[in-house]
Amino acid sequence: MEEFCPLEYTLSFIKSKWIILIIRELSFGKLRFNELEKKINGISQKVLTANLRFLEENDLVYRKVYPVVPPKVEYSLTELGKSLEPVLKQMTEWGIANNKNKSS
Amino acid sequence: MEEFCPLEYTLSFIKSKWIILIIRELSFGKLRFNELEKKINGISQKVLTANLRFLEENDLVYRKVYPVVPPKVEYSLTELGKSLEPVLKQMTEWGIANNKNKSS
DNA sequence: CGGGATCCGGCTCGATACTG
DNA sequence: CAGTATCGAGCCGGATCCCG
Repeated sequence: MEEFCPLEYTLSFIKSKWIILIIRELSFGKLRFNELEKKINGISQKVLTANLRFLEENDLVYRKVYPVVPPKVEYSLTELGKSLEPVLKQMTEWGIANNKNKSS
Repeated sequence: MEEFCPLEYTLSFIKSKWIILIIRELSFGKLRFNELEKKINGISQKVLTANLRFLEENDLVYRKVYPVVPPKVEYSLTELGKSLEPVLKQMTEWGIANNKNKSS
């Protein structure tokens, strides 16, 4: 029988680093597909799409489609998505605290 | 020119979920290779080895080899590794807070 | 503009066998 | 016990083309 493991549960949401980076960008406000693609360095359209789908399915991100031409889609964090911000903050703080390049 | 990004810096250490799970197990104390293999469900020996190497190279884990027969190797967290515990704790807390199975 | 569909190379990973 | 070596499958991700 499998016990519930909070850490593994959290990790199941944070499948890849892209998930984290997307959430970070969206934590500053809603963004369109193109904007996300530009802000997240190195992500391909395919991977961005897949990750956004995943985030949407897991209720971390809300996808709002405007029925206009040209198409317009906005992504924003759900409440659940926002609740991950303390985790990101903790990770960011660790990065700052342990950055070896800061005084070079 | 690339700016320093604390979040991406942290993510560069947390390459896979295995990294997190290994650190979690070692946060309870030093462990041998076999013990880690048993405690971390689903990890293969090869992947465990690779992740331990990575952790060692990045100074998150200390590898102590006892020159005995049969071989004995103990892994433990370095100070840097221990400093990641708040991140794990934050992730664990999120898992607890958002666990949908808890009252089923 | 925001994707979906497809092709395809590379790397990851699991399984197995072997070693000091 | 604690790995290394090898092989092979599978998935990930990039590039490209296409569509509403």
